[in-house]
Amino acid sequence: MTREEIQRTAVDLFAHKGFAATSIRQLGTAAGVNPATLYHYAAGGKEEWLATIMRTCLAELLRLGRLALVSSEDPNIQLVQLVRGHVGMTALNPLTARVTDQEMRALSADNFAELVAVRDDYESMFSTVLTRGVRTSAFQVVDARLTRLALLEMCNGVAHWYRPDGRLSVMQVADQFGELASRIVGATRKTDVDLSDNEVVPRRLATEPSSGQSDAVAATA
Amino acid sequence: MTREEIQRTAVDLFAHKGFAATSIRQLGTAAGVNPATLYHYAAGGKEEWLATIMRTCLAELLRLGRLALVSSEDPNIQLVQLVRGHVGMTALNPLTARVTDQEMRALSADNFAELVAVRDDYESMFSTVLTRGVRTSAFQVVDARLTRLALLEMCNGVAHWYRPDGRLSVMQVADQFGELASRIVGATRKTDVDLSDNEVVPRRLATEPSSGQSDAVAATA
Amino acid sequence: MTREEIQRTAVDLFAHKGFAATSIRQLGTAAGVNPATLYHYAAGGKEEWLATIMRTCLAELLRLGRLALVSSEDPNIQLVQLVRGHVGMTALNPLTARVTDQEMRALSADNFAELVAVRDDYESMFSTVLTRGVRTSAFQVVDARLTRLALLEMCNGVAHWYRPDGRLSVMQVADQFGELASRIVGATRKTDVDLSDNEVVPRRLATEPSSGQSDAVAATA
Amino acid sequence: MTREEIQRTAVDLFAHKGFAATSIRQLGTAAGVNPATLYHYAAGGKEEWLATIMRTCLAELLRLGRLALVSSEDPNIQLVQLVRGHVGMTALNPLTARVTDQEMRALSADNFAELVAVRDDYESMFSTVLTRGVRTSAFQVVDARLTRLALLEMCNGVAHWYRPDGRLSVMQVADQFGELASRIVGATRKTDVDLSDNEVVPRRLATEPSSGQSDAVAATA
DNA sequence: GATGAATGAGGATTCATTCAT
DNA sequence: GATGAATGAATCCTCATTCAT
Repeated sequence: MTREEIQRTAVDLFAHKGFAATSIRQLGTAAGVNPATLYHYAAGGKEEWLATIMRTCLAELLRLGRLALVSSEDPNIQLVQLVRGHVGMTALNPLTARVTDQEMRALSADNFAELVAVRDDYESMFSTVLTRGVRTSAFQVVDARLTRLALLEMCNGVAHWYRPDGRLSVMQVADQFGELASRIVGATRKTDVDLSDNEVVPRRLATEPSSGQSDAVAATA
Repeated sequence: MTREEIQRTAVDLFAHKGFAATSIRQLGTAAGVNPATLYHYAAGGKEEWLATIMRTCLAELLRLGRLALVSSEDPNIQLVQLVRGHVGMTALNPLTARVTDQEMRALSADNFAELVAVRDDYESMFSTVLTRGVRTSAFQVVDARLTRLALLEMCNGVAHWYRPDGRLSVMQVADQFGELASRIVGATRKTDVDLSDNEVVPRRLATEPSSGQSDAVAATA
Repeated sequence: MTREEIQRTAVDLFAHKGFAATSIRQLGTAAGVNPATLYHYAAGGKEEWLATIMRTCLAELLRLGRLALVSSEDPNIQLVQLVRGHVGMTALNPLTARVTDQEMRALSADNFAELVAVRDDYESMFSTVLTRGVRTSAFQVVDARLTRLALLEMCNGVAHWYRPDGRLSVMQVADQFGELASRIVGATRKTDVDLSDNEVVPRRLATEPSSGQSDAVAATA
Repeated sequence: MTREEIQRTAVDLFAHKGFAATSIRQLGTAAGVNPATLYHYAAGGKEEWLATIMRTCLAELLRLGRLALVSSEDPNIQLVQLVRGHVGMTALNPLTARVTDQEMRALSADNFAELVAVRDDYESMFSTVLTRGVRTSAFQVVDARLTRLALLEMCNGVAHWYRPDGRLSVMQVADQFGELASRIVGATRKTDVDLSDNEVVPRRLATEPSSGQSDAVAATA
């Protein structure tokens, strides 16, 4: 439990001050433990905290991505589900997502290679869906690669501005971004995603500092 | 001239390693000057380099934004011009834009207040245009605020992936993002922007490290 | 038994890395016990391991020295036996001897005083024999003190280079050093030491890490 | 000058406390400079001080060794000159020699490889001379390798006990060790080394802390 | 007897910055 | 205008050790 509390503190500090600008002393103080104790929980030192956070986050993205891909064979639905999962996950764990997105460069060679590979795996799902949608004329895009990048940046951006205590619920944001994504790819027919037994539901990560809300369902209701 | 060379070096380092992770000594070494000499060019120390970079970048964005707003009274055209200017500027100066976008948190209180105010001024232009477009039914958006944020993040994201020596020219990217923006806001009529005497042309900033290309026009041709 | 295993591990580490450069954690890891457990076996902490090792080693040297002195009244024989014992003991327990010789300075005041006194007691045996040999004209030395120091350093040096799995057996080395010692002191008559019931036989110390051989006799055969 | 003063302080501390047990802070305090300043003079950090000391010392040994080898073709003289140079150098720079002899293990891989190679080069001179002496029957040794090791350790040992303010001058010690070496190798004819224009004269090293005496000649007179 | 958790002190090193030259 | 020297503060991390379990 203590370990997770420290991890949440780390996410909070890394997200707001940046990894490089956060000292191990600050982390210790904020978490209420002696700086030396941090090495008890993470022998790898400062970077291990970062890498663990990122692994957790990317694992959840991968999980949601896979669910999205198997949720339908229709590229329209796959894309919307991908985006809903990504944005929902990001809005539900904005600080974790921010750290994961912004601090890749802080990693040393080994962790960098590992985690970039995972991220690339994840992002390739967007390529797959986009490419299929273009081939089947479900989408009308000028440049698939540019479109993918625009989409991903737009979705990642949610981590920069979403506030759990704000005007919009996690699922409202996720749904609207699904709509925006459809527009961006020029979806040729309007596809209402059947959410009756939707399984692409993002989870609150153990790394995300608490901010009042509890989980995706509660946030939607 | 030396000052500008140092500034370009600073942008390069800040963009790739982050401000906090870049030491004044690394900057000196990379720029080929003694670290102490950096204090002749910027008495304010490390942060002055950062603040100057950001001021330069935001000033250019403001300039382009104003040109976009006066380029037409049609919200469709205004929005597309805003986006084309923003994206063009970002693609033309990706490292400067990246630093400006990502390192706000590194600023001390004074500089932070000043520069956030400038950025808010700039971003309010998007609000203005969006709101007018919604009021006049030129746009079909569910939530104007969310739409603005999605748009801005998508545009800012260009700084994360655009490569001057890549497949697409600055203006190709700018034009395509204009199209994406139109889709995102659900533009009701297709508006071909007349670019015959278009004045919204981004400039290469003195802060941007060289990467082969020279300016926006050349990149377009 | 565990205690002795730890002690052997300690000798190994202290001999190869030095006492100061060996952490209690490394010792624990190498010995396969939790670092905290080390304090059950040696409440005095890190230094107690060192002091115990040294005491063991010096006790054996003292034992051999006394045997050497009573083995004969002839200074020639006494000296050769002293050297044979010292070198044999050193070659049989090279790591223990190395630690004992090199790490005196790491001891705190109390242990330092105690163990230096023991060492001085031991080394005074060489003085005694040398002085008697000079007085009786058994030896031809220019400077007894210098000779004693040269002898001792030469003998201690064995700990730096002797390898149990090397070309020479413990006893071969011991015998040859006996010969060298005779030469150094300019022994006036050649004295063949009768080894038929020689009692100056070094023992394998419990502190010495295993290296394949078992004891002095086996090593001789 | 400051650099050399720091170096002498470093030798003093390393010799008396050991490299690992000497902190960079202690070195700074003892040298009267801020710990950070030490990195101004030796960017490589703590180990650079050690490696520099060793390089200086080994270079002087090599120089003396080469002079000894060319001083005569007679193995007797060569050996005595080698030993006189080695012991003279060691007695003249006891602390530097001690550090060089004892702290090899503290070096990192690169420096270790470099400096061990130099040391091996030097020590091979003893092998060369011994082998020739044995072949020409100038020497009577049972085991050339063992003899070389015994000789070297005896000579190195001088660094452990020689005191500049002691009873014996540097050259007295050097000469006596020359005599001991002759005995050890069983020199068949007594060779009086002609020292009238002897060039094998050890120099005071810049790394050696001052202790009252000035140089080899003065110490001899 | 054994150990995971915890910590204050200290390890080497780098930091941004100043200043005399 | 430029820089080598210098430093106090802070960096990450490891230390030997204690203690509740």
